[in-house]
Amino acid sequence: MATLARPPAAKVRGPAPRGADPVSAEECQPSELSERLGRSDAEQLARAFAALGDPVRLRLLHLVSQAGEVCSCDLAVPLDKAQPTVSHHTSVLADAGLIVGDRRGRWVWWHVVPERLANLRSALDLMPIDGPADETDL
Amino acid sequence: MATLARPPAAKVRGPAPRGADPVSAEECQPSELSERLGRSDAEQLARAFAALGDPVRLRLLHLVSQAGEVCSCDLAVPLDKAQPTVSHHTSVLADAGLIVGDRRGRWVWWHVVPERLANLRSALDLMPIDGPADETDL
DNA sequence: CCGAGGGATCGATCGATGTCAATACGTTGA
DNA sequence: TCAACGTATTGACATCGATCGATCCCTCGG
Repeated sequence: MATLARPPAAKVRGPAPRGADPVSAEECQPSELSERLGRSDAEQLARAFAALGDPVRLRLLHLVSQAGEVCSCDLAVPLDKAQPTVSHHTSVLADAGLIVGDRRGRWVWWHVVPERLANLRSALDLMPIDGPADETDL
Repeated sequence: MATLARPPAAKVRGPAPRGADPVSAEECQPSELSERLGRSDAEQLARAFAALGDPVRLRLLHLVSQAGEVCSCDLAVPLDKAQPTVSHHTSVLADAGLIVGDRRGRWVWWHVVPERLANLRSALDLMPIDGPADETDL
């Protein structure tokens, strides 16, 4: 048996002696992630971040947020992408809850969902040292 | 040419004309992305968000941020992944500038880079209605 | 009704990516 | 120096995802 296979253990914060994680999982709702990041929450968050993990979608979202509301027909040109591609990207963003589409006649107008973005931001807030003062260390 | 192929145009904010944005900047960390999202900035940001677009990496980052510092050897078990997989994920996160590794002896200790997370957060802050007044027209 | 046009879906292609066994590399302790 | 151990790399496999032409669906104008 390893007498001292483990390193001296982290010295910054608590020991974090995880054992197994037999939490039945799937019980964590997309509500507020508590201190632990459950597998379901991680998947949910990962889908949202993955939706942002594409330069075309990032620019698309930026266009929509800048204009407040944008018609699909006005996205193909600035994004320099074919219509099915634009439709695909809007679908991905909408599926992630980042934008919603409003159909008026034959056109679809998209606008962002600030709550969703705030949700992602709070997730990022959870990542850095969750203590009070953090940055300004550079 | 279309006499009126365009919809009534957005009523919230002004038009959304395109325009190339050849900002030849491979690095956008020091520059607070201005109002427009250049293609280079979008690619850079997308890489960072894509790094977060995986549940395993999200939980890994969370573990590191919670403990302040985590040894690679302590990641495989809670993540339930093989050692090469963990190494791959840490590499992706490090490549995105989200974590940095400190080698002490045979162990590598990882800790987050708060600045990078703040960078992503500011990018999200740019996405919602950046204007002064919220439109609440719906 | 029917034609025109915007948008979603289908199908195909091709590159990116997650995963892990096997293996190479680097450090430690004897 | 050598064996042990943690980590990185390689290679292979499977899957996902971005892209776009072709096509279908829906709505509107006439």
